[in-house]
Amino acid sequence: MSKIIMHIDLNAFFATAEELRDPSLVGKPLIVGQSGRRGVVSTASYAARKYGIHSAMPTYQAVQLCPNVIIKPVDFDYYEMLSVSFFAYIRTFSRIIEVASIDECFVDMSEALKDVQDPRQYFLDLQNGLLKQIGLKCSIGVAPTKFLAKMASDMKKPMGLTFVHKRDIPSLIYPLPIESFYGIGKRTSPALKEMGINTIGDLALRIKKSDPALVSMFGKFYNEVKLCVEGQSSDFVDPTPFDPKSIGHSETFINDTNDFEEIRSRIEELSSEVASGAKRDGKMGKTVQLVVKDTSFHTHDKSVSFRDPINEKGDIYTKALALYEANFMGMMIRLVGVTLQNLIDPNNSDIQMSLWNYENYEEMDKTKLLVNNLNRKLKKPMLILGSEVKKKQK
DNA sequence: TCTGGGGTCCTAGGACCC
DNA sequence: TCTGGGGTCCTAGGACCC
Repeated sequence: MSKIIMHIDLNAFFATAEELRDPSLVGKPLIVGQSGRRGVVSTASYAARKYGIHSAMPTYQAVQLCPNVIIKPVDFDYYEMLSVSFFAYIRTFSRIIEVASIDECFVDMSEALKDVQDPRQYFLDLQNGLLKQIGLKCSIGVAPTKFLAKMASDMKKPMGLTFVHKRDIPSLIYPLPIESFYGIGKRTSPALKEMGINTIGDLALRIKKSDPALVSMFGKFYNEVKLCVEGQSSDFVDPTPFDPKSIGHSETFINDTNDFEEIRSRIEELSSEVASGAKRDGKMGKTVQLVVKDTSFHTHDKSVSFRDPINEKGDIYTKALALYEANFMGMMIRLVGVTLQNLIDPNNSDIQMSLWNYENYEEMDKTKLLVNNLNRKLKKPMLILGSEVKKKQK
């Protein structure tokens, strides 16, 4: 018996979030992103997309395409807060949720749909409920595997609802361009096209023939890909709480620089942000990494590991600065970053039982949620979500 | 006026240990 | 003299995703 997996993805999430708190923005070309000389678009509203504006585009290009586009800075804390209510809402339908990013998740709906007569209507109600209650639009994909559900949610936007059954794979999935395959990006897809593989169907055919070139090209990934195109990939929705493996911050300079004092003070600020992030998450790290991006856009990183874990600003800064001094002095760079890796929980019992309990989303006072500075973290509520779900399953 | 910032995962070589 | 085989950890680099 195959499972019913839902993938749900918020449409133009950051832009919609800005429209929510300032309704005068609704329908106008709007981008969320850095406005500076070197800024890029994080999210474009649908009105802005009509001008050809899209994510990752340099902001100045967006302005060229649409001179009166409205630019809002990224307010990640606010989006996280909305994200928390989004997941809380979804959780009223099924508690088996795998959070994939701030605006998307997989949900095992097998149990929830057991006695549902009209699944399509059920999902439409879910979708409209989200819009009514929280004000967020979403696209939904429903399929027997996570891979297919994700591909399905991508097919219709905004407010799409797409079902993909196993029998639909040749008609719905095979015609898609190869770069739409999750995990095949701008490096791998040209190489595949070189081999005459332009669509997912082409890939499936080549896999059927066990093309050895593909095996060596994909390495460990090969088997995963094979299962995906056969509709046999994972349907396990993993409710394990989010647990960061690294905590880092980086920043691009307005102008490339090799000025020691400018870079040193930036490293100091970044170290401080990393330290507060680590403390907030109750983490310490045994490796500090310093990353630098050179003027030709190549990144270089150096790291150092040590026995006793740290999370104090001064400790991180000392290590990071030493890495910089030993490796990059004098080099013109456009970005510098500091990351704490090899994280451990110093006392792994402590955490986060306090604020978060969404047993009853319906009872949750939404305005309270908004004002209560709950925005601190997406991560903490997810811990609770996960642990409760785990209990349930036992 | 070229190209942000937060991450995860994989590979591959060398050190080191048994 | 012409050289094992595992396993793990550290480090650098790169692809990819949202």
